[in-house]
Amino acid sequence: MSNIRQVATLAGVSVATVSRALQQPERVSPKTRSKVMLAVNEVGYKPNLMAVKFRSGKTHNLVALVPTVANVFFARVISGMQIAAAQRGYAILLANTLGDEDIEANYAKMVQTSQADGLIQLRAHNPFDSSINKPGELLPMVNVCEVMSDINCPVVTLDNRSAAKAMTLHLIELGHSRIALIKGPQSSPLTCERLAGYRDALTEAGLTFDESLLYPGDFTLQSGHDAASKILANKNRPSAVFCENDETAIGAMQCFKQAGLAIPRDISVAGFDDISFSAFCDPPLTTIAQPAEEFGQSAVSLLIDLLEGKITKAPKVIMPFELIVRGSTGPAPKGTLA
Amino acid sequence: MSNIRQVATLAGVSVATVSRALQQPERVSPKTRSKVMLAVNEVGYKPNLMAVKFRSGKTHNLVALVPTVANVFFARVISGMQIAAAQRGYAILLANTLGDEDIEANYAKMVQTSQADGLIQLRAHNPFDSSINKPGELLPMVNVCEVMSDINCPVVTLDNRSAAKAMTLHLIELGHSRIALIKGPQSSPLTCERLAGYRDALTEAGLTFDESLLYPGDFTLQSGHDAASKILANKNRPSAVFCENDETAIGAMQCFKQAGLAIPRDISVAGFDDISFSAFCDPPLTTIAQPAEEFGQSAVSLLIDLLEGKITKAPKVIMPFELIVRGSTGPAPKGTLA
DNA sequence: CAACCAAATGAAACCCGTTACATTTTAACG
DNA sequence: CGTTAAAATGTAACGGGTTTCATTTGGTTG
Repeated sequence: MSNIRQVATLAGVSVATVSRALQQPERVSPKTRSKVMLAVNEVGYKPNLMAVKFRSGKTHNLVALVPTVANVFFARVISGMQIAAAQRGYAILLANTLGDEDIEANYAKMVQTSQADGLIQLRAHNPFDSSINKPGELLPMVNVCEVMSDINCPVVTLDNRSAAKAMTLHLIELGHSRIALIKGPQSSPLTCERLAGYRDALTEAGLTFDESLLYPGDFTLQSGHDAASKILANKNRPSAVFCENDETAIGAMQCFKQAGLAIPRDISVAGFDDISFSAFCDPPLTTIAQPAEEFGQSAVSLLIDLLEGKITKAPKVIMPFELIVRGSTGPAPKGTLA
Repeated sequence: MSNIRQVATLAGVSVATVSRALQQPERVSPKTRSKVMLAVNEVGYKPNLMAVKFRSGKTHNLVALVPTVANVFFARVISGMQIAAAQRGYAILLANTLGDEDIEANYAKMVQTSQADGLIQLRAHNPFDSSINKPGELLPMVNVCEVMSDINCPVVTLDNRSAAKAMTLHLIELGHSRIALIKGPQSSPLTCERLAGYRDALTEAGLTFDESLLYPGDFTLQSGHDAASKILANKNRPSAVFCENDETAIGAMQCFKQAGLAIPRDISVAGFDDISFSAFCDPPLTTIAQPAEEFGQSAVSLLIDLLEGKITKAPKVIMPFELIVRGSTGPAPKGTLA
């Protein structure tokens, strides 16, 4: 690999001049500039940006901590992060953590060892070890989707509670009074928020909250299927199921259909996220649309602002949601209540 | 940020000793080691790995050029890359190129400017500019899925032609003689390989190849839906549709069902990839399973071997495929042939 | 106790850009 | 033509590790 000194020698100038010719062409005379350019092309010089980054102390790398890229919604968020990062001259180091805290910590360490400037995560968990603590200063981190209660950290999210409430009210307005909820991973505050919204709606409508209508899930297709089969086994079967994400809903729908139920005639199913597949299910899924790509973009933008000292407070950006009513929800069946 | 000199001063030793105490503890006396460790903890020293990488000339970063992370199959491949990279101490710089050659070139430049050691791509296209050409030497690149004809480059793929042939034969065995093919992006050699396999099967079975049964697609749900509506408009409608990926198949199935057709009674649909959603469609999709995660792992492993000089030839790794027969394909309807 | 070898440690070069500061060249004007 | 300011260019330090080579320390042996 050629370096700047070879170029300087070949062009018969100093390294400083070469550097200037490349960085601030107006600072060198046209004659010198062309001499330098000639030499650059001759040896095929490409500056070693590792040296630049090392020197400047800025890597222009951002770590993205994602539980699993296989999740379609997360993939959309990542896509948004990518685009915003590229626009501002940053690269995304993707960390597929699979929920493993060791892996998380390993990637977080990249920030502490100057391999990355900051970190974006889709989980509510502080991945840094204590050594990074600077009281009063914000961590070089932004949260997406999940809000952390214990740490003051910029966050881009949506009002999950209101969204879940809106969806539940939609089901109630259709006449459903026994509405099951298939939850997300226990560790996720999101799950609680959506549960809270679900309860809000029940309360507002004067319906009783029945703990036995809550089913565990983990945002996968399979977990939706499993929960659905438990729902089918419920003696006093609910007439509607609200799933905390679309994958779960799609998994649940399959189970119901296999059991011979018609959706939404026999049972209504609703999801959350509006992933691309939701519009292409049978029936198409009623869901809450989130601006996933914008989540990613906004988070990156916020993080870079933070890193570049443009913000010192931790903002909380709330993105809008939209209730998308499709064919998977319909009026409650008459007289099916036990 | 503390540096190694501060630690050395505090511990009362030289920087070389600190370095050794951390890298090769057995090379320093126990007494010194503990002095150093004490100092390290005292100032919270974390080595600047950017400096190390700069010095060593190895970044231990790999660029992954992906047309779109939103594609579920690609997401699985990325996941595999991640895992293998982490195991060998490398990080993945994710490049969501959206098919844009400028973006591609930009990320490829990271290799040429020493920001990454190598590159993995899911496309058949040389992203490097000419300046990297070293005749006789392999480029620091590995291809996944797509094979490049013009460049000698290690590749991890599967026998797409045989797989497409196997699927087409499956449909033929079910009695289908008019089988439509919804293709992938034109730019992708994959598309041609699968088309070739499809033709192979027709030829072998003595069926005529009908150009009017080929429909364009781009691997998205929507393109499958669009192609399906064109198929419905075909006066001499085929009784089976082979889609070059699962998204396309799922999109097509929805269109057929909306038009009142029953799958597979009225029309059979087959896909390719076996993404998670395929097992949860209605009906579950017959498809070709590819070991996506292994693709990613194998590619990373190959690239690292290449970078570390462990291989000098460009191997071609062919992964196995499996025909997964589910409910979306069935016997051809009797007497529907015009 | 001298001699010698191994182990431990230190000094300084090195990687490759950027940039502050110093110096030289050029241009302008009296 | 001399003076002066501005423009152009050069010199060298710097960033933070690793590593080579030299030196010191320690222990062993005759």
